[in-house]
Amino acid sequence: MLNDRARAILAFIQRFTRDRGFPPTIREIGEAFNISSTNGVRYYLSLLEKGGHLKRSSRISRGIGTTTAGPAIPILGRVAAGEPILAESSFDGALETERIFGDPQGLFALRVRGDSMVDAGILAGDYVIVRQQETAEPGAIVVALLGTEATVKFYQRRGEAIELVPANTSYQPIPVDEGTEFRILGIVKGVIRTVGR
Amino acid sequence: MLNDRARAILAFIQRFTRDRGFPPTIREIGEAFNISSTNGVRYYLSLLEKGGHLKRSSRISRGIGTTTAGPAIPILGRVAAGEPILAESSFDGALETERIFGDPQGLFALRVRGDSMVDAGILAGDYVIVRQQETAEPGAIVVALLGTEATVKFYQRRGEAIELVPANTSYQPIPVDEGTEFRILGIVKGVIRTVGR
DNA sequence: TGACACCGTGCACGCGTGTGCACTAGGATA
DNA sequence: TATCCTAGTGCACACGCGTGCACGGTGTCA
Repeated sequence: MLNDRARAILAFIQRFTRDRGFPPTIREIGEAFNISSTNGVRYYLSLLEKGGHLKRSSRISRGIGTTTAGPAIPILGRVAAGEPILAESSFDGALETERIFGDPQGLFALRVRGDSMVDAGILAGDYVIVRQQETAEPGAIVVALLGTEATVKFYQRRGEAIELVPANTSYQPIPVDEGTEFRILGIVKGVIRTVGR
Repeated sequence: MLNDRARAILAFIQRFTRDRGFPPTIREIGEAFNISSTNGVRYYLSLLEKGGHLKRSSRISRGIGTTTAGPAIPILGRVAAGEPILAESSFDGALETERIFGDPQGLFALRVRGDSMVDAGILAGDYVIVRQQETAEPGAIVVALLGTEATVKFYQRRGEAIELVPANTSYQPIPVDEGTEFRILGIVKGVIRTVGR
């Protein structure tokens, strides 16, 4: 449906918009693709617009809205039998990391190594979304620095003592005593995993 | 450092940019806030720019780059002992749903009910990210419609017969025989979970 | 070989928009 | 009382940038 050059131009617009914060002008696109005439570019823009990849606002400078910019993943509420699956009626919102995990300020992600948290549904290779903070409530899943190693564990108190408890019966809780170099890096707010290849 | 009105204007610019795909002009901002003079707006813009909330490109239409637009979640590679945790050096990319799960076209998310997949690290309340398709390889985790109910299970073949296998020893595999109304909605490509409140 | 899409070039026109300069009016400060 | 800072108003200017119109090479398909 779209040829390579149209696709490249779409990608250019998206990258430009992400990098600079505003869309390019027709002439800027032309410059990037060695199209000296504005109408050469307009040809592609109208193509892309017909294909639904862009939404242009006429007579407006840089009025190229990239619809594909944040094409969020729809969350389906009910899935009824006969209904076409991506029907409007079953939408339940959109999945945007920002909306789920809140303000990304102070958040970071970490790839999990090892299987010490499998019983909490955190597998090796998963990304944990972590809110950076130095303290934690008992029972929270924390990312902690033990010596030089970052580890993901339940944070527990046993009287005065702190314990890092794995969620895997074949591992032992790790007591944190005076001598240990220990620091909470943050608490786990979410998990993201890709499955299959 | 910033007063309420400046903050509101920043929020307006961000919302406008997200909704329309391009930033507002000075005059559009003025209209929204009943500031009839362009210089009234410019006063705030220069404030915001000094505060590092905006990056303006002079002499460019709609040249208001919202730096806070896509503050993606950084993925940390190594976490060393002494190092400040959000240091540039430990960055390993950014977490964008698009980059992780690929083209959102044909993707949807579904909230998981029940604990039939806990041993695969899929808990009740998790969102599964599903690529819409009608077929699946044996061994894949699929979302299938059984009668009127959508369910998440392993897809298996036993000879000619199809089986939907849960990942929880206290559940039995569900045989899919001729009579059953059965349809694959898609295959699970990922899992997203929020933990703690 | 004529017609018609595809992919451009070139240019003038004119609204869209950022910028500079001059002024104002209330409140805080000294 | 004089002097700033804050938060605007108003206007003219000039470049930024989309649009319309006309025209020109390539295919390719009947």
